[in-house]
Amino acid sequence: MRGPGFGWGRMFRGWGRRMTVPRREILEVLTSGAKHFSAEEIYLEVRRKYPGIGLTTVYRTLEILVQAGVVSKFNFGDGRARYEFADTDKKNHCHVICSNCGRIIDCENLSGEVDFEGVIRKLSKKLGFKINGYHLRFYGLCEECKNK
Amino acid sequence: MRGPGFGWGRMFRGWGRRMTVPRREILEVLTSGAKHFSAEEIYLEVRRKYPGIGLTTVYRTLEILVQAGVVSKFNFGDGRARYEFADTDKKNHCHVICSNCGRIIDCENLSGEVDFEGVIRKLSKKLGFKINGYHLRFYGLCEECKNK
DNA sequence: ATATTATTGAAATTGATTTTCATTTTCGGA
DNA sequence: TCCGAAAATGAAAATCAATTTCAATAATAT
Repeated sequence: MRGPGFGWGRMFRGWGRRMTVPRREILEVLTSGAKHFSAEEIYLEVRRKYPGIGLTTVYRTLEILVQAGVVSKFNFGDGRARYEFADTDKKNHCHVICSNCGRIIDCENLSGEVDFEGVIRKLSKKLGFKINGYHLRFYGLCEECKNK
Repeated sequence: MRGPGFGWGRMFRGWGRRMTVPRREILEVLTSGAKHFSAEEIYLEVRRKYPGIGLTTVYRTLEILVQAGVVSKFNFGDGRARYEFADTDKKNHCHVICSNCGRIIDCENLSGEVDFEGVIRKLSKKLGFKINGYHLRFYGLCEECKNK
């Protein structure tokens, strides 16, 4: 798991980009357990340790990281994008979203019960796509909301 | 399949709402094969037959229909919402999205190869959620884009 | 240490969507 | 059939997440 001290510099320079303090701080937040944070939430979190950061920089950095596949971006329908570190250990986990309060919960990787690879092979052949990823999400009411 | 002539009036009055020409025209477009249309695309299509329609009305009507479960709303990450008629025959079909050009294709209902109900029961029990829906989407390159 | 240039922060701008408000339309009741 | 209450409309105004612009700053190769 990449965390504090990881060679982010090498990663950026590998992309032909520079390592900067804002970028490092953003990655710190992303790898410190932040889940499904909006850009603004990430900004607010980073700002606590690095007050000079700009929201624009957060957006730009996130976009770079998404393009590079280091961060995953989700749209759950509430008007703002959600980001999370694309942790290899948790690759292809799914989400459960409460339709009422908007809470988002990670659930385990379902590869054990669903043959995604098989489905992907079938669809690829049938539709002519080269599929390289998938996303499964469930909607419903969370424990709190369903008891209201 | 609900289409031209269906008793939309009864449906709306059942919700305590009124049947209006704009609402009927929007439903006409939605039930005429329109897939993954944005609000603006629906507006442009409706306008061809009913030039006085307003974009605002399209948004409002779509929201009413989404809340009622008659229309499904998707966010595929391109900044605008997509809508489609929630056809019972096609319930829970999945989507395949081209990461390059943005093309969205319906794929068949995968209930035959994936035990969604079983997964839902397991997650419901484990997370305390009352899950009532799911959405599976695949990302990759479409036939055209992968050959570039 | 210096020069080049990538990157930054914040103001300005954009675009999808929502709110506001005067006007129009719907439809139940007489 | 007509009327009135109020739902619904269309378009201008407003909102908000995100992007662009630009002067200033920071990174880093030499």
